[in-house]
Amino acid sequence: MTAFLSTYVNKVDRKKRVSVPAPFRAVLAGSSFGGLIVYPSLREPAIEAFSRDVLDQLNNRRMSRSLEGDDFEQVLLGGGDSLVDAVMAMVHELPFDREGRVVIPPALAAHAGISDQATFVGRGNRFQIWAPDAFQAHQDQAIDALRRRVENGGGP
Amino acid sequence: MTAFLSTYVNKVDRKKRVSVPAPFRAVLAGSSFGGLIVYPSLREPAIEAFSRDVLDQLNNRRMSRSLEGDDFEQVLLGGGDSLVDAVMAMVHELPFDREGRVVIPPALAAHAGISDQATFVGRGNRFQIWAPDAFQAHQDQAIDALRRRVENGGGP
DNA sequence: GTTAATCCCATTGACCCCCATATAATCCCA
DNA sequence: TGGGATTATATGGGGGTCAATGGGATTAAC
Repeated sequence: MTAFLSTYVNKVDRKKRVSVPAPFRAVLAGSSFGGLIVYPSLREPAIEAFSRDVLDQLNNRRMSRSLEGDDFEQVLLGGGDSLVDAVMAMVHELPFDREGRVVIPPALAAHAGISDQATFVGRGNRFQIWAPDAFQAHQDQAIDALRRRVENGGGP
Repeated sequence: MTAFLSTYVNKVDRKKRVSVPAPFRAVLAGSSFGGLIVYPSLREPAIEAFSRDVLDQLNNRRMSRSLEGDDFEQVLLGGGDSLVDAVMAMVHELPFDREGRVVIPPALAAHAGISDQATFVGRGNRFQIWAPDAFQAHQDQAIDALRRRVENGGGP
């Protein structure tokens, strides 16, 4: 099962383009849409990214859930699931150019504090895009927490 | 069967390549991915290594947990599983070349103090990669501790 | 007509395929 | 059992390929 792994730092050029790491592109390759889906993380100064297929699955899942409950009202009029609604509204579709680059929308770049470099962070089923220094600080903290957990518990 | 056993010292060549011991490669052979997954040990100056399958299991467990409950938040917001998230970000995928060698990323080589030689240490379900002198010191100390324990009557 | 987007091509450098050699382990057969 | 032949492993290095990046040219938007 292909997953987004590891972290990569790539350059944002004068035209605001940035290469999506080739291993990530390989994971996305199965998708119907040649690009990625992004939206601003709600809990961190970062951009969440995943394939178009994941978004479709979310939609289908909510749809079938509503239909199972005979909740036609929700399907037709919306309402109820404000989280999914909100996400659907704030996502962007970023198409690849021929070389596998995307342009990060200004609002998202600002949210993540990205200017001339971007860190691509694998999270398994999805990935994130950070400003390098912000990610470094965040990751250092996460590793500290892990280390404390390991030293109290056991395991590697 | 297939466990990582014994220790081997191999050379790191001018191109930073190092042969993974053939017995270790044999253990990894069943995996879908021709290579290994590594990350810096949190408690020692060493590199932890294991098969890609182990990582997939970790990922699948979180995936199924979040999809079983109709809980989109897991996928959309990032699951709140900081352990899995942190691991996915800090691992590296090291593919074998045709001769069964890998290239150790500079950051990991620095973490373990590896320059021109690497010691591969079997740990059963995983293995480690050390700088030879650092491992020697670590092992001497571990054996000393064991010996004291035995001599004090407790047994291992 | 001006601005912005993206297609296309060029360059660089890293990675990996492929071949070659040495040493060690195993096999084979008299 | 002994000794040569064969195979496997570890190591070295050349060169082709691909990824990341930069910039010009063409198209689209308003």
